[in-house]
Amino acid sequence: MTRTTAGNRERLVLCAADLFHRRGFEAASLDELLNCTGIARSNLYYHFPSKLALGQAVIDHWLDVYERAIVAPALEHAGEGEAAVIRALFRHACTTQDPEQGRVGCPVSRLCTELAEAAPRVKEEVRAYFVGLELRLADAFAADPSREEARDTSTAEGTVHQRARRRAALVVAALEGALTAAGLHGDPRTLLEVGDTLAEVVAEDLQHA
Amino acid sequence: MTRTTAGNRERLVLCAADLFHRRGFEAASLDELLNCTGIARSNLYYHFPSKLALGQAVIDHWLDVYERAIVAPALEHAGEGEAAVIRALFRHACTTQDPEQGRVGCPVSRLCTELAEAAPRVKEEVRAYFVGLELRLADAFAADPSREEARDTSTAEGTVHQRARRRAALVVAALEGALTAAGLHGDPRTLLEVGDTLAEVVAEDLQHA
DNA sequence: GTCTATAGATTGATAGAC
DNA sequence: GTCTATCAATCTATAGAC
Repeated sequence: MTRTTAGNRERLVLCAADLFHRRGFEAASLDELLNCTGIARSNLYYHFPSKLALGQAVIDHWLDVYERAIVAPALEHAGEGEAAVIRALFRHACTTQDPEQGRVGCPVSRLCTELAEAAPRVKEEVRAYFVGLELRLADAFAADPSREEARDTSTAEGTVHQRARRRAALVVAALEGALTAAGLHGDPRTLLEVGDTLAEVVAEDLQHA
Repeated sequence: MTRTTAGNRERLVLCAADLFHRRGFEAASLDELLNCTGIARSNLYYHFPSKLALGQAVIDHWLDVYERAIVAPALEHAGEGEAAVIRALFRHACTTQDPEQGRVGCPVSRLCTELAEAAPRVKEEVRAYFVGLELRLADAFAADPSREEARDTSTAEGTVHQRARRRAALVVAALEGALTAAGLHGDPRTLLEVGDTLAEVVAEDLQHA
């Protein structure tokens, strides 16, 4: 039956996700992965044609986690205004960090950087996700009811969205950078501080722009 | 004479800096480094006891570049206000990117992440630099003459600097994240866009806070 | 689908002459 | 300080039985 296979494949991806995130893709050896899971060497090569292919599956896993644990929950606050979305984004990102286990920083970003050269397709996939993320955030920001310019009929709709798009790019950059900083400091609270500061600054800007 | 030695050592560090930044520390082999420089294997081990030690020297090199090419030039605009410093920071960071050669993103951050596990000392050194950077930026921000709160005598000096420190952490996070994003998109202009947006948002905030 | 055993290539590091 | 030659370990990937 395929039951055990699916189990093994999933176990490999989950364990590799953790391993690649902590040690890095190149530094992590398949030996360690195999010892950790108790799965035989050739069984890995039954499920994945190469280590690189495993890395691609792990990237998909992390993108899925990123979406479900950070982005989707944050966008549920879209109705509460731009600052609320920003705060939720950083607050949920905080929950993905685990300094005690050595899992800090952004796993998507780190793994993508390491796989980019050998697998350009991975870089394109990640890039497409983040471009989409910026657009989704921009939509949410442009719909913020607390925005002054939204009530100003002299401001064209396109201009509003264009400015929202630029702020979305800023938010994504700050989020990625804060994840890096949290990893460097070994303290997830860095994310909360940066997120709150950004939310405050943007909120002030929106009220007076 | 030590002339040639110093030359070889420097050549090794410079070439390794480029190699480690593009390929990553683990993925880059000493063979490639040796072929690139034309230096013999054992000569490398005369100058550095291990690949890791070479990595540490490369980190110092990148920190030096970061300071001289990005931070120092930006802080020269301290007298022109917070927004000017922020814009200069991102503008100068832009010049460190070279998409054509595959040198994108923040070399300090990437290399530090890879070396962190094997060499905790490296992580501490990089962390200390960025903590210091945040303090220096906070000092510059707190001295911004265009700040409303600076003229408000009811606001304590400590509060002013504390808020400046939080914005400094935001700026550093945004800068690191923008470097990552620029690497992902293969376009240094991402840095300019994020930097300008941040400068605008902060400037608006300062005028009305 | 899963296993044991092994191939084949690469890598970081060392020995010793000059 | 620099070189050539080589070691020993590690790693990815494969072969073939069950």
